Amino acid sequence: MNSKAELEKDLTAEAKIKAAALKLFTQKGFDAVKTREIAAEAGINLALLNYYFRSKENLFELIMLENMSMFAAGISVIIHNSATTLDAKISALTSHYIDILIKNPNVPQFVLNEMQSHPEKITDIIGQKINIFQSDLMKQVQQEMQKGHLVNLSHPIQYFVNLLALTIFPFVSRPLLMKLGDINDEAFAQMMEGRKKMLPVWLKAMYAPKTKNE
Amino acid sequence: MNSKAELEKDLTAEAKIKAAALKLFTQKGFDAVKTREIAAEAGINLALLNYYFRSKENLFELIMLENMSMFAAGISVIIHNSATTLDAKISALTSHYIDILIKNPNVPQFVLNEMQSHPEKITDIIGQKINIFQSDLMKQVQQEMQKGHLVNLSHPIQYFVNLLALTIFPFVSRPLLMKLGDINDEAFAQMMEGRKKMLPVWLKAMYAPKTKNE
DNA sequence: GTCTATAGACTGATAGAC
DNA sequence: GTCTATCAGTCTATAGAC
Repeated sequence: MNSKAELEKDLTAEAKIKAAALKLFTQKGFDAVKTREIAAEAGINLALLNYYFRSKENLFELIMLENMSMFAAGISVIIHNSATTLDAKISALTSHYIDILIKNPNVPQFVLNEMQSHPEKITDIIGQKINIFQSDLMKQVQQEMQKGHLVNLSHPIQYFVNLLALTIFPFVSRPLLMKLGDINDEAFAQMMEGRKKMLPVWLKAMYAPKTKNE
Repeated sequence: MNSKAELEKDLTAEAKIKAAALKLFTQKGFDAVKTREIAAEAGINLALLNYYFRSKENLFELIMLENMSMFAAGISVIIHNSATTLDAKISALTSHYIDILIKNPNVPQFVLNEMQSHPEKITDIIGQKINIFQSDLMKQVQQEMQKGHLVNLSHPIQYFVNLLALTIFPFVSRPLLMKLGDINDEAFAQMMEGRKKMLPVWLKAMYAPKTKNE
């Protein structure tokens, strides 16, 4: 029954709209995307969008929530786990994060941008879903700090900031890096793949006590 | 002649519009800001905006260019200087960058966002103004790499990425950090001030060869 | 469920008075 | 230079046919 043209498009209208909205919202942000554009991208009519989702804002919030959940799900499992070492958590976290980001390179910029325009909304969701301050990850960082195994660190939040910065920032500055380094999407993904190995090494070295006298 | 109400507002209409546009564009991005909103913020009429700047897009590009020039000016001087050491450049660069960013915390997110929607436009400007690859900074990084003084570094661009990430990312994730850490603008600025001292230390430690056998 | 047609509000820009 | 009033186009959302 499926024509060749529909081979890849065997989705309900609702799913097609969500896929189109996800793509466009993450690319351009809420205000830059018009409902007509989403409808066209989904290959359906404008009226159908409102039939399924009542309003543009409603559709947006749904997309945003699903997006954040996808990111939060894997991370939460890793950081709330008392059975793994700090080093193991960092390796798992950076590796997992980069894998998702390579597949969704526009999402970080999208989330950060929404965070700027509607801070309460987004930070609430992240705070609930991740709950970093009550995680085993944070506990272990504090323990290591007390033991003196992590130097040059005034507050555990700095550890967290630097981890996120080194992991996420290359993706939000992707257009610049691709231009300056004169590389394409594939080469960029490869470069990020290479960072997977390096991130735990760098993060450990940043706070490593000097070992001159050993 | 100036009334009390105008005490702080002794600016030409043109300057008031530019100030309002800068504030709103950096806060919300091009599409989210309406011309009527800029006019209201500037305390002038909508028609006057078009009288001075012909169009919204024109006004935007002007603001963007001035913004980028402000950032690029100081940086260019630092990285194109064969008389200073690599360490001195890093200290000057991070310190100078953070000072500007504390005063303009919304600008990085604004620039990154525009970079996403109009990559060619922004990356061209940055590439021209900064020209990182032909800088003395890059030459010195490559020299140090060849001498084996920088380990764990596959390509000099990674050095550059990590430098930018650790410097800029806290500002683009500012709303999240303020929420999670439960801090206000002043405390955030103080936290960034504290990072000024740490950034050169961290960046040096990341690539420092082990010194066990000394 | 899916479409066409259109209502109703908003947007960027301009004409023209002062 | 600065304003009021308004045009022409676009936007989201809905009414109503099938």
